[in-house]
Amino acid sequence: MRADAQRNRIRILVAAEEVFTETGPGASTEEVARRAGVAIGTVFRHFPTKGDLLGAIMKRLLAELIESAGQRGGGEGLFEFFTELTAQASYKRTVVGLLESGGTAVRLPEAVGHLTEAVGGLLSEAQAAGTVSPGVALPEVMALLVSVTHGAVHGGWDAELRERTLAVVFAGLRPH
Amino acid sequence: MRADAQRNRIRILVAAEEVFTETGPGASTEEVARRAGVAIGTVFRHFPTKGDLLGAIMKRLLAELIESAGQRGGGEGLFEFFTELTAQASYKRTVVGLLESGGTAVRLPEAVGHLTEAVGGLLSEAQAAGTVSPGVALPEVMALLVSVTHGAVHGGWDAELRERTLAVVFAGLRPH
DNA sequence: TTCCAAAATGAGTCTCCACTCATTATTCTC
DNA sequence: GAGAATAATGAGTGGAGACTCATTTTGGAA
Repeated sequence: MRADAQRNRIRILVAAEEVFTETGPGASTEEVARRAGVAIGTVFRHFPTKGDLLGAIMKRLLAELIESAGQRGGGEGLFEFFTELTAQASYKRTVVGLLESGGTAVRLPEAVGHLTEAVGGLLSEAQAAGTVSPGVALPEVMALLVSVTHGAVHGGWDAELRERTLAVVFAGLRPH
Repeated sequence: MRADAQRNRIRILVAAEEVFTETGPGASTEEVARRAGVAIGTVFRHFPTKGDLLGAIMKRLLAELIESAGQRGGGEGLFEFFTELTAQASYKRTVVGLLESGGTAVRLPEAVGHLTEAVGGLLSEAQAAGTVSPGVALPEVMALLVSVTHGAVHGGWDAELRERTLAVVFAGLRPH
Protein backbone atom coordinates (compact mmCIF):
# COMPACT_ATOMS: atom_id res chain seq x y z
CA MET A 1 0.00 0.00 0.00
CA ARG A 2 1.25 3.47 -0.86
CA ALA A 3 2.44 5.68 2.01
CA ASP A 4 -0.30 8.30 1.65
CA ALA A 5 -2.96 5.61 1.51
CA GLN A 6 -1.68 4.07 4.72
CA ARG A 7 -1.58 7.45 6.45
CA ASN A 8 -5.11 8.31 5.35
CA ARG A 9 -6.53 4.96 6.37
CA ILE A 10 -5.33 5.58 9.91
CA ARG A 11 -6.61 9.14 9.92
CA ILE A 12 -10.01 7.90 8.77
CA LEU A 13 -10.17 5.21 11.42
CA VAL A 14 -9.25 7.66 14.16
CA ALA A 15 -11.79 10.21 12.93
CA ALA A 16 -14.47 7.55 12.57
CA GLU A 17 -13.95 6.30 16.09
CA GLU A 18 -14.27 9.84 17.38
CA VAL A 19 -17.32 10.71 15.34
CA PHE A 20 -19.27 7.50 15.85
CA THR A 21 -18.34 7.48 19.50
CA GLU A 22 -19.75 10.97 19.95
CA THR A 23 -22.75 10.89 17.68
CA GLY A 24 -23.58 7.23 17.28
CA PRO A 25 -23.83 5.13 14.12
CA GLY A 26 -26.11 7.70 12.53
CA ALA A 27 -23.25 10.14 12.00
CA SER A 28 -22.60 10.92 8.34
CA THR A 29 -19.64 9.69 6.37
CA GLU A 30 -19.15 13.27 5.22
CA GLU A 31 -18.46 14.28 8.83
CA VAL A 32 -15.92 11.49 9.20
CA ALA A 33 -14.15 12.65 6.04
CA ARG A 34 -14.11 16.25 7.23
CA ARG A 35 -12.72 15.26 10.62
CA ALA A 36 -10.06 13.14 8.94
CA GLY A 37 -9.08 16.00 6.63
CA VAL A 38 -9.79 13.88 3.59
CA ALA A 39 -12.25 13.95 0.69
CA ILE A 40 -15.30 11.77 0.96
CA GLY A 41 -14.20 9.67 -2.00
CA THR A 42 -11.13 8.66 -0.05
CA VAL A 43 -13.22 7.29 2.78
CA PHE A 44 -15.17 5.18 0.32
CA ARG A 45 -12.01 3.99 -1.39
CA HIS A 46 -10.82 2.53 1.91
CA PHE A 47 -14.21 1.37 3.16
CA PRO A 48 -16.60 0.63 0.27
CA THR A 49 -19.70 0.99 2.44
CA LYS A 50 -20.52 2.77 5.65
CA GLY A 51 -21.08 -0.64 7.19
CA ASP A 52 -17.49 -1.59 6.44
CA LEU A 53 -16.25 1.52 8.20
CA LEU A 54 -18.48 0.90 11.18
CA GLY A 55 -17.40 -2.71 11.19
CA ALA A 56 -13.73 -1.80 11.26
CA ILE A 57 -13.97 0.42 14.31
CA MET A 58 -16.46 -1.87 16.03
CA LYS A 59 -13.99 -4.67 15.74
CA ARG A 60 -11.46 -2.58 17.62
CA LEU A 61 -13.87 -1.45 20.30
CA LEU A 62 -15.21 -4.96 20.78
CA ALA A 63 -11.71 -6.36 21.02
CA GLU A 64 -11.01 -3.87 23.80
CA LEU A 65 -14.14 -4.93 25.63
CA ILE A 66 -13.37 -8.61 25.23
CA GLU A 67 -9.89 -8.06 26.56
CA SER A 68 -11.20 -6.07 29.48
CA ALA A 69 -13.63 -8.87 30.30
CA GLY A 70 -10.87 -11.44 29.92
CA GLN A 71 -8.62 -9.66 32.39
CA ARG A 72 -11.23 -9.69 35.09
CA GLY A 73 -12.39 -12.61 37.18
CA GLY A 74 -13.23 -13.84 40.64
CA GLY A 75 -16.40 -13.12 42.51
CA GLU A 76 -16.59 -9.45 41.51
CA GLY A 77 -15.33 -9.60 37.92
CA LEU A 78 -18.78 -9.65 36.39
CA PHE A 79 -19.91 -6.70 38.48
CA GLU A 80 -16.79 -4.73 37.64
CA PHE A 81 -17.17 -5.36 33.95
CA PHE A 82 -20.82 -4.38 34.06
CA THR A 83 -19.93 -1.14 35.81
CA GLU A 84 -17.13 -0.36 33.38
CA LEU A 85 -19.26 -0.92 30.33
CA THR A 86 -22.05 1.24 31.65
CA ALA A 87 -19.67 4.06 32.50
CA GLN A 88 -17.94 3.93 29.12
CA ALA A 89 -21.19 3.70 27.27
CA SER A 90 -21.90 7.33 27.87
CA TYR A 91 -19.20 8.17 25.37
CA LYS A 92 -19.26 5.04 23.29
CA ARG A 93 -22.64 5.02 21.72
CA THR A 94 -21.45 2.92 18.87
CA VAL A 95 -20.67 -0.20 20.80
CA VAL A 96 -24.11 -0.15 22.25
CA GLY A 97 -25.70 0.18 18.86
CA LEU A 98 -23.72 -2.78 17.69
CA LEU A 99 -24.49 -4.96 20.66
CA GLU A 100 -28.16 -4.25 20.28
CA SER A 101 -28.19 -5.48 16.74
CA GLY A 102 -26.36 -8.63 17.74
CA GLY A 103 -23.65 -7.61 15.33
CA THR A 104 -25.75 -8.30 12.26
CA ALA A 105 -25.76 -4.67 11.18
CA VAL A 106 -22.05 -4.76 10.52
CA ARG A 107 -21.67 -8.51 10.17
CA LEU A 108 -19.61 -9.13 13.26
CA PRO A 109 -21.62 -11.88 14.91
CA GLU A 110 -18.51 -13.83 15.77
CA ALA A 111 -16.98 -10.87 17.64
CA VAL A 112 -20.18 -10.41 19.59
CA GLY A 113 -20.11 -14.14 20.21
CA HIS A 114 -16.66 -13.82 21.73
CA LEU A 115 -17.86 -11.08 24.03
CA THR A 116 -20.75 -13.27 25.10
CA GLU A 117 -18.30 -16.06 25.82
CA ALA A 118 -16.12 -13.75 27.89
CA VAL A 119 -19.11 -12.59 29.90
CA GLY A 120 -20.13 -16.22 30.28
CA GLY A 121 -16.73 -16.89 31.81
CA LEU A 122 -17.18 -14.07 34.29
CA LEU A 123 -20.62 -15.35 35.17
CA SER A 124 -19.35 -18.88 35.84
CA GLU A 125 -16.55 -17.57 38.02
CA ALA A 126 -18.91 -15.38 39.97
CA GLN A 127 -21.30 -18.26 40.50
CA ALA A 128 -18.43 -20.49 41.59
CA ALA A 129 -17.40 -17.81 44.08
CA GLY A 130 -20.98 -17.58 45.28
CA THR A 131 -21.44 -13.90 44.40
CA VAL A 132 -24.08 -14.56 41.75
CA SER A 133 -27.11 -16.77 42.26
CA PRO A 134 -26.83 -20.15 40.50
CA GLY A 135 -30.28 -19.65 39.03
CA VAL A 136 -29.06 -16.83 36.78
CA ALA A 137 -28.14 -17.73 33.20
CA LEU A 138 -26.10 -16.02 30.51
CA PRO A 139 -28.95 -14.81 28.25
CA GLU A 140 -30.51 -12.61 30.91
CA VAL A 141 -27.12 -11.30 31.96
CA MET A 142 -26.41 -10.23 28.37
CA ALA A 143 -29.92 -8.83 28.09
CA LEU A 144 -29.42 -6.73 31.19
CA LEU A 145 -25.96 -5.66 30.12
CA VAL A 146 -27.24 -4.40 26.79
CA SER A 147 -30.41 -2.84 28.18
CA VAL A 148 -28.82 -0.98 31.02
CA THR A 149 -25.91 0.15 28.89
CA HIS A 150 -28.26 1.44 26.26
CA GLY A 151 -30.39 3.13 28.88
CA ALA A 152 -27.36 4.88 30.33
CA VAL A 153 -26.29 6.14 26.91
CA HIS A 154 -29.64 7.17 25.65
CA GLY A 155 -30.99 8.54 28.89
CA GLY A 156 -27.81 10.40 29.71
CA TRP A 157 -27.77 9.00 33.24
CA ASP A 158 -25.46 10.75 35.64
CA ALA A 159 -23.02 8.86 37.84
CA GLU A 160 -25.45 8.65 40.72
CA LEU A 161 -28.33 7.23 38.71
CA ARG A 162 -25.97 4.76 37.08
CA GLU A 163 -24.80 3.61 40.48
CA ARG A 164 -28.28 3.32 41.94
CA THR A 165 -29.60 1.42 38.93
CA LEU A 166 -26.67 -0.98 38.89
CA ALA A 167 -27.16 -1.50 42.64
CA VAL A 168 -30.64 -2.86 41.95
CA VAL A 169 -29.42 -5.10 39.13
CA PHE A 170 -26.50 -6.40 41.17
CA ALA A 171 -28.76 -7.10 44.14
CA GLY A 172 -30.92 -9.12 41.76
CA LEU A 173 -27.94 -11.13 40.54
CA ARG A 174 -26.54 -11.92 44.00
CA PRO A 175 -27.88 -14.90 45.91
CA HIS A 176 -30.74 -14.09 48.27
CA MET B 1 -65.30 20.19 11.20
CA ARG B 2 -66.64 18.67 8.01
CA ALA B 3 -67.76 15.05 8.08
CA ASP B 4 -65.06 13.78 5.71
CA ALA B 5 -62.39 15.60 7.66
CA GLN B 6 -63.53 14.00 10.87
CA ARG B 7 -63.64 10.55 9.26
CA ASN B 8 -60.17 10.94 7.80
CA ARG B 9 -58.64 12.22 11.02
CA ILE B 10 -59.76 9.05 12.75
CA ARG B 11 -58.55 6.85 9.90
CA ILE B 12 -55.16 8.54 10.07
CA LEU B 13 -54.87 8.12 13.82
CA VAL B 14 -55.78 4.44 13.60
CA ALA B 15 -53.32 3.85 10.76
CA ALA B 16 -50.59 5.78 12.54
CA GLU B 17 -51.02 3.80 15.71
CA GLU B 18 -50.73 0.59 13.72
CA VAL B 19 -47.76 1.67 11.67
CA PHE B 20 -45.73 3.27 14.46
CA THR B 21 -46.58 0.42 16.76
CA GLU B 22 -45.22 -2.09 14.27
CA THR B 23 -42.29 -0.25 12.82
CA GLY B 24 -41.39 2.36 15.40
CA PRO B 25 -41.17 6.13 15.09
CA GLY B 26 -38.97 5.79 12.00
CA ALA B 27 -41.91 4.68 9.86
CA SER B 28 -42.67 7.08 7.02
CA THR B 29 -45.64 9.40 6.87
CA GLU B 30 -46.23 8.07 3.37
CA GLU B 31 -46.85 4.62 4.83
CA VAL B 32 -49.33 6.02 7.33
CA ALA B 33 -51.19 7.78 4.52
CA ARG B 34 -51.28 4.62 2.42
CA ARG B 35 -52.57 2.55 5.33
CA ALA B 36 -55.22 5.18 6.06
CA GLY B 37 -56.33 5.21 2.42
CA VAL B 38 -55.66 8.92 2.19
CA ALA B 39 -53.28 11.18 0.26
CA ILE B 40 -50.15 12.33 2.04
CA GLY B 41 -51.29 15.94 1.90
CA THR B 42 -54.30 15.03 4.00
CA VAL B 43 -52.11 13.68 6.73
CA PHE B 44 -50.16 16.91 6.81
CA ARG B 45 -53.34 18.98 6.81
CA HIS B 46 -54.41 17.26 10.03
CA PHE B 47 -50.95 17.02 11.60
CA PRO B 48 -48.61 19.76 10.31
CA THR B 49 -45.46 17.84 11.27
CA LYS B 50 -44.63 14.23 11.83
CA GLY B 51 -43.94 15.12 15.45
CA ASP B 52 -47.53 16.28 15.84
CA LEU B 53 -48.80 12.97 14.52
CA LEU B 54 -46.49 11.02 16.77
CA GLY B 55 -47.49 13.23 19.66
CA ALA B 56 -51.17 12.57 19.10
CA ILE B 57 -50.90 8.80 19.23
CA MET B 58 -48.33 8.90 22.01
CA LYS B 59 -50.75 10.82 24.11
CA ARG B 60 -53.30 8.04 23.70
CA LEU B 61 -50.84 5.27 24.41
CA LEU B 62 -49.44 7.06 27.41
CA ALA B 63 -52.91 7.70 28.77
CA GLU B 64 -53.58 3.97 28.54
CA LEU B 65 -50.38 3.23 30.41
CA ILE B 66 -51.10 5.79 33.09
CA GLU B 67 -54.55 4.37 33.58
CA SER B 68 -53.20 0.85 33.77
CA ALA B 69 -50.70 1.96 36.40
CA GLY B 70 -53.43 3.78 38.29
CA GLN B 71 -55.63 0.70 38.46
CA ARG B 72 -52.92 -1.36 40.06
CA GLY B 73 -51.69 -1.20 43.63
CA GLY B 74 -50.70 -3.16 46.69
CA GLY B 75 -47.48 -5.06 47.15
CA GLU B 76 -47.37 -6.50 43.64
CA GLY B 77 -48.76 -3.60 41.61
CA LEU B 78 -45.36 -2.31 40.58
CA PHE B 79 -44.21 -5.75 39.49
CA GLU B 80 -47.38 -6.35 37.53
CA PHE B 81 -47.09 -3.04 35.74
CA PHE B 82 -43.46 -3.68 34.93
CA THR B 83 -44.36 -7.05 33.46
CA GLU B 84 -47.24 -5.65 31.45
CA LEU B 85 -45.20 -2.86 29.94
CA THR B 86 -42.40 -5.21 28.97
CA ALA B 87 -44.79 -7.64 27.35
CA GLN B 88 -46.63 -4.93 25.44
CA ALA B 89 -43.43 -3.28 24.36
CA SER B 90 -42.76 -6.03 21.87
CA TYR B 91 -45.53 -4.62 19.73
CA LYS B 92 -45.52 -1.05 20.93
CA ARG B 93 -42.18 0.25 19.85
CA THR B 94 -43.41 3.78 19.81
CA VAL B 95 -44.08 4.17 23.49
CA VAL B 96 -40.61 3.05 24.20
CA GLY B 97 -39.13 5.55 21.82
CA LEU B 98 -41.10 8.26 23.51
CA LEU B 99 -40.21 7.25 27.03
CA GLU B 100 -36.56 7.18 26.12
CA SER B 101 -36.62 10.74 24.93
CA GLY B 102 -38.37 11.83 28.11
CA GLY B 103 -41.14 13.09 25.89
CA THR B 104 -39.10 15.94 24.48
CA ALA B 105 -39.17 14.55 20.95
CA VAL B 106 -42.88 15.11 20.71
CA ARG B 107 -43.23 17.68 23.47
CA LEU B 108 -45.19 15.61 25.93
CA PRO B 109 -43.10 16.02 29.06
CA GLU B 110 -46.17 16.50 31.21
CA ALA B 111 -47.68 13.20 30.08
CA VAL B 112 -44.44 11.42 30.84
CA GLY B 113 -44.45 13.23 34.16
CA HIS B 114 -47.85 11.78 34.94
CA LEU B 115 -46.63 8.29 34.16
CA THR B 116 -43.68 8.85 36.46
CA GLU B 117 -46.07 9.96 39.17
CA ALA B 118 -48.22 6.89 38.69
CA VAL B 119 -45.18 4.62 38.92
CA GLY B 120 -44.10 6.57 41.98
CA GLY B 121 -47.43 5.72 43.56
CA LEU B 122 -46.95 2.04 42.84
CA LEU B 123 -43.45 2.19 44.27
CA SER B 124 -44.66 3.79 47.52
CA GLU B 125 -47.40 1.23 47.90
CA ALA B 126 -45.01 -1.63 47.28
CA GLN B 127 -42.55 -0.24 49.80
CA ALA B 128 -45.35 0.21 52.34
CA ALA B 129 -46.34 -3.42 51.75
CA GLY B 130 -42.72 -4.45 52.22
CA THR B 131 -42.35 -6.01 48.75
CA VAL B 132 -39.79 -3.46 47.56
CA SER B 133 -36.71 -2.45 49.51
CA PRO B 134 -36.99 1.00 51.11
CA GLY B 135 -33.59 1.92 49.69
CA VAL B 136 -34.95 1.96 46.15
CA ALA B 137 -35.96 5.32 44.69
CA LEU B 138 -38.12 6.37 41.76
CA PRO B 139 -35.37 7.45 39.33
CA GLU B 140 -33.75 4.03 39.17
CA VAL B 141 -37.13 2.35 38.87
CA MET B 142 -37.98 4.50 35.87
CA ALA B 143 -34.50 3.93 34.47
CA LEU B 144 -34.93 0.18 34.72
CA LEU B 145 -38.43 0.32 33.34
CA VAL B 146 -37.29 2.20 30.27
CA SER B 147 -34.10 0.19 29.77
CA VAL B 148 -35.63 -3.22 30.09
CA THR B 149 -38.63 -2.29 27.98
CA HIS B 150 -36.39 -0.95 25.27
CA GLY B 151 -34.21 -4.03 25.48
CA ALA B 152 -37.21 -6.29 25.09
CA VAL B 153 -38.41 -4.38 22.04
CA HIS B 154 -35.12 -3.94 20.32
CA GLY B 155 -33.69 -7.32 21.19
CA GLY B 156 -36.87 -9.18 20.33
CA TRP B 157 -36.77 -11.10 23.60
CA ASP B 158 -39.02 -14.10 23.75
CA ALA B 159 -41.36 -14.70 26.68
CA GLU B 160 -38.84 -16.81 28.53
CA LEU B 161 -36.00 -14.31 28.31
CA ARG B 162 -38.37 -11.57 29.35
CA GLU B 163 -39.41 -13.57 32.38
CA ARG B 164 -35.87 -14.48 33.39
CA THR B 165 -34.63 -10.91 32.99
CA LEU B 166 -37.51 -9.48 34.97
CA ALA B 167 -36.89 -12.09 37.66
CA VAL B 168 -33.41 -10.67 38.19
CA VAL B 169 -34.68 -7.10 38.28
CA PHE B 170 -37.52 -7.96 40.66
CA ALA B 171 -35.12 -9.83 42.94
CA GLY B 172 -33.04 -6.67 43.01
CA LEU B 173 -36.02 -4.55 43.96
CA ARG B 174 -37.30 -6.82 46.75
CA PRO B 175 -35.84 -6.50 50.23
CA HIS B 176 -32.92 -8.85 50.92
C1' DT C 1 -80.10 22.93 -6.74
C1' DT C 2 -76.55 26.28 -6.26
C1' DC C 3 -72.48 27.81 -4.65
C1' DC C 4 -68.42 28.34 -1.94
C1' DA C 5 -65.62 27.37 1.89
C1' DA C 6 -63.40 23.48 3.62
C1' DA C 7 -60.98 19.48 2.50
C1' DA C 8 -58.47 16.15 -0.40
C1' DT C 9 -55.19 15.27 -3.85
C1' DG C 10 -50.49 13.98 -5.38
C1' DA C 11 -46.85 15.66 -8.15
C1' DG C 12 -43.22 18.48 -6.88
C1' DT C 13 -39.60 20.75 -3.71
C1' DC C 14 -36.05 20.50 -0.42
C1' DT C 15 -32.70 18.41 2.32
C1' DC C 16 -29.82 14.81 3.74
C1' DC C 17 -26.97 11.14 2.96
C1' DA C 18 -24.74 7.02 0.88
C1' DC C 19 -22.20 6.15 -2.87
C1' DT C 20 -19.80 7.00 -7.93
C1' DC C 21 -16.46 8.41 -11.30
C1' DA C 22 -13.90 11.41 -14.46
C1' DT C 23 -10.17 14.19 -13.48
C1' DT C 24 -6.05 15.51 -11.00
C1' DA C 25 -2.26 14.57 -7.90
C1' DT C 26 1.07 11.72 -5.53
C1' DT C 27 4.23 7.67 -4.95
C1' DC C 28 7.02 4.39 -6.34
C1' DT C 29 9.95 1.88 -9.73
C1' DC C 30 13.55 1.72 -12.97
C1' DG D 1 13.70 12.25 -13.58
C1' DA D 2 10.07 9.74 -16.63
C1' DG D 3 6.44 6.88 -16.73
C1' DA D 4 3.12 3.95 -14.81
C1' DA D 5 0.39 2.66 -11.12
C1' DT D 6 -1.94 3.90 -7.27
C1' DA D 7 -4.56 7.18 -4.64
C1' DA D 8 -7.11 11.58 -3.73
C1' DT D 9 -10.45 14.77 -5.11
C1' DG D 10 -15.18 16.65 -4.98
C1' DA D 11 -18.96 17.63 -7.96
C1' DG D 12 -22.55 14.63 -9.25
C1' DT D 13 -26.22 10.78 -8.89
C1' DG D 14 -29.96 8.45 -6.82
C1' DG D 15 -33.06 7.45 -3.37
C1' DA D 16 -35.63 8.34 0.74
C1' DG D 17 -38.50 11.00 3.38
C1' DA D 18 -40.59 15.36 5.33
C1' DC D 19 -43.25 18.85 3.82
C1' DT D 20 -45.83 22.30 0.12
C1' DC D 21 -49.28 24.08 -2.90
C1' DA D 22 -51.98 24.68 -7.23
C1' DT D 23 -55.74 22.22 -8.58
C1' DT D 24 -59.78 19.38 -8.00
C1' DT D 25 -63.39 17.42 -5.18
C1' DT D 26 -66.81 17.35 -1.59
C1' DG D 27 -70.06 18.69 2.14
C1' DG D 28 -73.45 21.40 3.64
C1' DA D 29 -75.77 26.08 4.19
C1' DA D 30 -79.08 28.91 1.92
